[in-house]
Amino acid sequence: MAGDIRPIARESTAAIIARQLREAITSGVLEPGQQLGEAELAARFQVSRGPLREAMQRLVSEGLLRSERHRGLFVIELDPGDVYDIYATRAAIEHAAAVRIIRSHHTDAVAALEAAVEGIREAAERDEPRALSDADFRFHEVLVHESGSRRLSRVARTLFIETRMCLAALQHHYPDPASRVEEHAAIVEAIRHGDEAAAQSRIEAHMEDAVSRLAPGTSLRSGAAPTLSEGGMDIPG
Amino acid sequence: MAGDIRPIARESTAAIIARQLREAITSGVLEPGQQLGEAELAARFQVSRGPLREAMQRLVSEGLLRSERHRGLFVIELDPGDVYDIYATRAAIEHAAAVRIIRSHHTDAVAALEAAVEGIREAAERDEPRALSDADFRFHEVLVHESGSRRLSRVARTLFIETRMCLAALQHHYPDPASRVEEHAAIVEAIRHGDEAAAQSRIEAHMEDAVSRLAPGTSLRSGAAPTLSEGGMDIPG
DNA sequence: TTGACTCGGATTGTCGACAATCCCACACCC
DNA sequence: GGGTGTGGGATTGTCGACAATCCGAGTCAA
Repeated sequence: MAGDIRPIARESTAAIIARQLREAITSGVLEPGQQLGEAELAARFQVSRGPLREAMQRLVSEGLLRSERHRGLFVIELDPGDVYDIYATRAAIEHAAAVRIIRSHHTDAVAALEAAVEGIREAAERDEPRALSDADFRFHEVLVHESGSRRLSRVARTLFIETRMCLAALQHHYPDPASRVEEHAAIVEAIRHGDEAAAQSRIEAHMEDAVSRLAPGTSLRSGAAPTLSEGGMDIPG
Repeated sequence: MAGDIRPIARESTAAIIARQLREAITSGVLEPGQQLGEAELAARFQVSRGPLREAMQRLVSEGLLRSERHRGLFVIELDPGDVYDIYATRAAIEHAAAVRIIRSHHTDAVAALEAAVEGIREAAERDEPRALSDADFRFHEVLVHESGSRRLSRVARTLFIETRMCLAALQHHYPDPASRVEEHAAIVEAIRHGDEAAAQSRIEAHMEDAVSRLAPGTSLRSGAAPTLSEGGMDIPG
């Protein structure tokens, strides 16, 4: 597996830029609401505006950037309603991933998840907040990835980025490391036992936890988000 | 509500092209696997390659187009595994939408859903397959839309397009109109009664039905899709 | 006949420049 | 003083052309 050969022609320029931009947005270098000037960015990446615009378009369609015609591109701003929406949608996606793993009887997936939990445990013991956060994210990535669903993975990618934005932008209390390990382990436990209902409730509880820290006062179980999201799907007719 | 004023500056050119392209893909004008030449399309749309490429990028990130570097852009091809994946993901999304409607106690949403079911019933009685299909889609659009979730809507949009691709590309037996009305009505019924479990199982059964018609031999409950999807999320580290 | 090599055509990737549009500030009139 | 109209400046939207890359046909030698 070492020195694995990969296609020589790697990513397209637009893809590279898009990735770096995503990184910048999640890390908080690009603040929510900030305008992104094409000329400035093009100069910084040392490319023309063409590839850069393509990367932008991609991020816009992913929902990370907001485009105002003849005005410019802006990093999206997340209100409490968005935080709720992100975590509620994540709960749905990750629940679906868990169900698929359960129904496919993939022991490999369970093993991978247990390894991910172990990673969280180690990071918790080392008491490194950054490593702990990374391990946490990695668990959820593994969960979705092991579902084997291309579309769940595709959806989750954007949601994870948005989650990182939440963490970077909002003040929040870090959860107790021990309970963090516990919650994830409980999810894996439910999956291993093939208990779909338990998996659902534990994933929802896990997300509920996060929302309560990030946006106190809103709850996944309470129903509608405080701010009704506009700009939803247009329904013709 | 009549003569509603809308922003004069409408969609961007790239958005218009993207929409038309989506339409062409779903209607089967652009066949799966077909290569899309930039120059040719640009000439057809009477625009430069710039805006056209932006539209393409958008469709690529939505997963409708597949980009091969220095080769070109191709309409994605759907194998039975994809059909399974699409409907399983839809089940997850629409289940989540139903749950949100239930927990928010939105009577408006239930009313909208009942209207949508009525639309299906009318189309079924008029015995117009096209109208029936449209009404069917509209029901699911309403379901997701009424959840009030921007992200569920965003995800569902692509999934609905992919569903249309399935219907256009694959041979399939049309369902009995009566049972079609029945299945949708049952879902609404579960939502009105606030029965999350019933909503879930009925939505899953509904999708199961569709999959069994489109890709016989694969089942939502059987676990893994016949062909494991490649190109899932890359997990770093 | 098979294999490798080369050349040509076609397509995509990238760039710089021009045109259209918008926002803001300032002067102007009622 | 409040509202209106008009300029400047800056940004985005669009275009055509050039460069890089790839695929396939054709050629030649073993």
